[in-house]
Amino acid sequence: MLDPKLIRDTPDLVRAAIAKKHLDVDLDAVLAIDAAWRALLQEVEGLRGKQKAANTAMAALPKGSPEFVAKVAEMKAVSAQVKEREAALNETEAKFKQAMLTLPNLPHPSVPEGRTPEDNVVFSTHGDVNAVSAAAKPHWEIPGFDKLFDFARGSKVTGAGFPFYVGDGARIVRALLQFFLDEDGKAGYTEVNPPILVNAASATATGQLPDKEGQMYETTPDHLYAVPTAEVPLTNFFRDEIIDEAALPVKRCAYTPCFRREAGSYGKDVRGLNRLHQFDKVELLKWVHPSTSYTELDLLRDDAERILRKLSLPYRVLLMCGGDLGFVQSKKYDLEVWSGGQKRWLEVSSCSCFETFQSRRAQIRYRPKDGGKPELVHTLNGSGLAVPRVLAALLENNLQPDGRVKIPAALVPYFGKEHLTFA
RNA sequence: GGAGAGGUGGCAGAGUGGUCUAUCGCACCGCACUCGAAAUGCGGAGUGUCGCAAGGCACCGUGGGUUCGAAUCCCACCCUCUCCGCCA
Repeated sequence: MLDPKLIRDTPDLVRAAIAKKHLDVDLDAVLAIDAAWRALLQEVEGLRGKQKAANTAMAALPKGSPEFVAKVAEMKAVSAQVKEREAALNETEAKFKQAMLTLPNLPHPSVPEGRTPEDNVVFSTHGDVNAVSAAAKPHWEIPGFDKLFDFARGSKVTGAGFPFYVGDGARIVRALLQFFLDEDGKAGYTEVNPPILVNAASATATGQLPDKEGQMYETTPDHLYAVPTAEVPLTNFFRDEIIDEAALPVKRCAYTPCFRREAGSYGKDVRGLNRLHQFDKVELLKWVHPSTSYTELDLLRDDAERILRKLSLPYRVLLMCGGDLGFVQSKKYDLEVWSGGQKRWLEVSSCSCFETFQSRRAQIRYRPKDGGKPELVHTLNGSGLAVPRVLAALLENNLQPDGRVKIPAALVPYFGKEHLTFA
């Protein structure tokens, strides 16, 4: 959610910023509701002031006195008026809040112009793409793949996009997760094991609701949502709380399975491990002082990159353009790993700054050192990292002529042996 | 799931229809005393929102209701604790 003062005071700046995201938003309609709300507020407050004054006067009068009775009659009319005007106020306020939720976060000035994914800027490239054998094949074509990553049985038991991981398949997932968590711990992130079902208030605070309602699995009869990312429970940890400025930045990481319905993306990049309804991911999260957020974003991105470097996987970093930025982000980098078998880049991490967009919805603030009024923190997050696509690249890039997959040195202590075998 | 108790400011804890503008205490900040500190004394201090400002209004778990007037009475829901049941 944006600062209401910002849209009131500088509507043209807000309009221009939204235009950079290429979203169609009727800001004037929002401003009109805001004006109506403020007019009603003044009216109701005046009436309530009258009531309070009468209340004080009546407290000093004898209960049955003629003056008292006359006051009661007089205030009955005011009371009815308050009820009527208050109902209008509440209705307008609800409309205003609803309208505010439809406004996207504003992009940072450093975000490049652009409309589509093709307009994203390649920020940096690491490792040698050509070092991967030209004969590499897509991971789903590797002999024995179906034994370790059993999609057929997953479909039978649950549905498409819910594979079983078996033997070395299960083991490599566990090794990657533990490696990720250990690396994130070394980088100063405190490990958290959060709930993976969240309520509607939490999903609203991080921006999944109401914008992406259909993308989450919802449970009945309790109406809880299966988390699409650990970002949701992690960010909400501090919902409605005030943090000491001295504690900033707060850095946390969490592993959770992630559940995504991926409605509308059927048939697109869905082969093998590329896009699943359930997958494993470690998420990095920071709550920071507003003056440091973009420095912290660079550091967070580097924390995610370091893991890819340790796994010796070629990757590149994209700086997302305005049109591909997303609703809630003010700036975003995507990390893409080179998939030597598919001959394409796979997104394995998305590192974003939200400024106060989430913290305003979630009411997460810090108490300034000088004892002043609480201020909203900035929130940042990024994957560190998502397992299936890292795994896809690993399988493809490291497949040897003998049919085994060479495990990167950094991962060997976790995996327990130097090769993964499909036999 | 059943029965009972309870949710009030950072913490603790009064308040059962009208100066509640929410008592007292602890912790906190400032000042005084002190070489400095402790102790003591005096003063300050919640959150949100509207307003250029003066100031106003709201907030006692959440949402409704009764009333001229609700922290207080009524209804529903949420959460916490105790006991019972079930259970990894």
